[in-house]
Amino acid sequence: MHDIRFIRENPAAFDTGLKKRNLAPLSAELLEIDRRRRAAISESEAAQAKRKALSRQIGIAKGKGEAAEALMAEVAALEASLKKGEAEAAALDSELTHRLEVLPNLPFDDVPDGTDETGNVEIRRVGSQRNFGFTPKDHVALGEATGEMDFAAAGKMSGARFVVLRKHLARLERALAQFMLDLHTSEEGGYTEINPPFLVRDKAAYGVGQLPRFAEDMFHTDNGFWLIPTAEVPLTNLVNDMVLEEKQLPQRFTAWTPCFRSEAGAAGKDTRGMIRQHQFPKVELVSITTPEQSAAEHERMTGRAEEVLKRLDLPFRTIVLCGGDMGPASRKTYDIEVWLPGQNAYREISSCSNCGDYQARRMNARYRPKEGPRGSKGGTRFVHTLNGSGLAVGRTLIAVLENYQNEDGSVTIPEVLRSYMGGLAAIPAPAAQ
RNA sequence: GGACAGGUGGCCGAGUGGUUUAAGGCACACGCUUGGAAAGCGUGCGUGGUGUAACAGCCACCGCGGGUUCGAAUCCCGCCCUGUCCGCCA
Repeated sequence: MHDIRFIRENPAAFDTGLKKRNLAPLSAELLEIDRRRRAAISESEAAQAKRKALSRQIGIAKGKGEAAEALMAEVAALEASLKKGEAEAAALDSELTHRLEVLPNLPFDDVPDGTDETGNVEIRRVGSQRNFGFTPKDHVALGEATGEMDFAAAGKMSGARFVVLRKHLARLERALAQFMLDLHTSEEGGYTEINPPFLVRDKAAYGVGQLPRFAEDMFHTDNGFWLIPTAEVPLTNLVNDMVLEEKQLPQRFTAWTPCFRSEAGAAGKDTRGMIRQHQFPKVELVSITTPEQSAAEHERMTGRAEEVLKRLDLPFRTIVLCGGDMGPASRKTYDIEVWLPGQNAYREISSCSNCGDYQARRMNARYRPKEGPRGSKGGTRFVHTLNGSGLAVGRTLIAVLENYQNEDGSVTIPEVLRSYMGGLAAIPAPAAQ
């Protein structure tokens, strides 16, 4: 959701931002709607003021026992133009809102230009790819060999794009999530652990920008709930319709939840294995900040997600998405991609976005500044919201399997996970199970 | 799921169709008073929109959305939420 006042005051900057999204300039068109809207509001309010004054006089006259027919006739004469004015103002106001709410957020100036993922820019590469000395298998081959990763069993009850994990792999997934949560909620991490609802109403999905745009990608229940496609939805909505004090910011939330995505449009992509599932676990990070804090918080959040991979000793690279590849709510997005030797490729394992005030405006999430610059009037400003995966747990499991595999099909457990695995040093080879 | 009772500003709370232009109190801010403080007194104190160079002014908002009316916090309808009781349930 965009601020029409910002567009009024910075039409060129607005159009420049749209251009980075590969969209045509719109400020002139939007400002013309705004001009008509404001004229209609002024007219309608003047008529309302007149009616209010007359109604009060009717009340006074009746109180004194005087006749009020003349006054009532005067109001009746106003009626038609009043209704028309109100309807016109409301129509123009909702037209403007509808136009503004479907537009994507404006990328920051330092976001690279581009129309698709080929425009993304790698900014760092951390860790070194292991030299195996044999041909590494992918996670499907590794997991199915022991029977601990069972797509057939899941298929029988739920169909494609689901998986059943058993025994060591089931526990490994839980271990990874625990490890991540413990890291993020440590003093160094600074996040507060949240256990949120997995079903939300329209309003919450609208607030983060999932609705109306991504209705098709979400599962919907027949009594009106949406299954969360990411914990970003409930975590960010924790501040929905709130006015926070500046000293309460930044607020940092983390949650381990299942995520549900129907992703009808992605059918055919990554059909093999656990890369793309209808249901997957993810540890999410969300920060609520002042506008001044958000850029630094974005770097910090990305760093905390990277820290998980560093401690797991998994090689990765971090890229900054170009204007054409970012999600609509974002002003700047870093993707972290983990090395998967079984696929011989880097694959996305985290996406960290600074959404500026885009979601806050939709959710009406504000704060009261201690001092200094205020909003147009009043004493509140919209907060900034950020979200990032820290990390996608299912894909982290894949990464551990593929990077820590041994030639016999056993998988070494990374040091930092062993305490979560009851001291287990390796998942045994299929032959040994 | 059913029945009943509720939802008013940061908080408490009055308000059953018209001087409500939301009383009063608490808290908070500033001032007066004081040796200093408390008390007392005075003033201020919501959000959004519109408007203005900036003020002023104007409009809307009493859980949310509709409706009735010249006029709605107040009456009617739908929904959300809270409380109590009942039912069901891990």
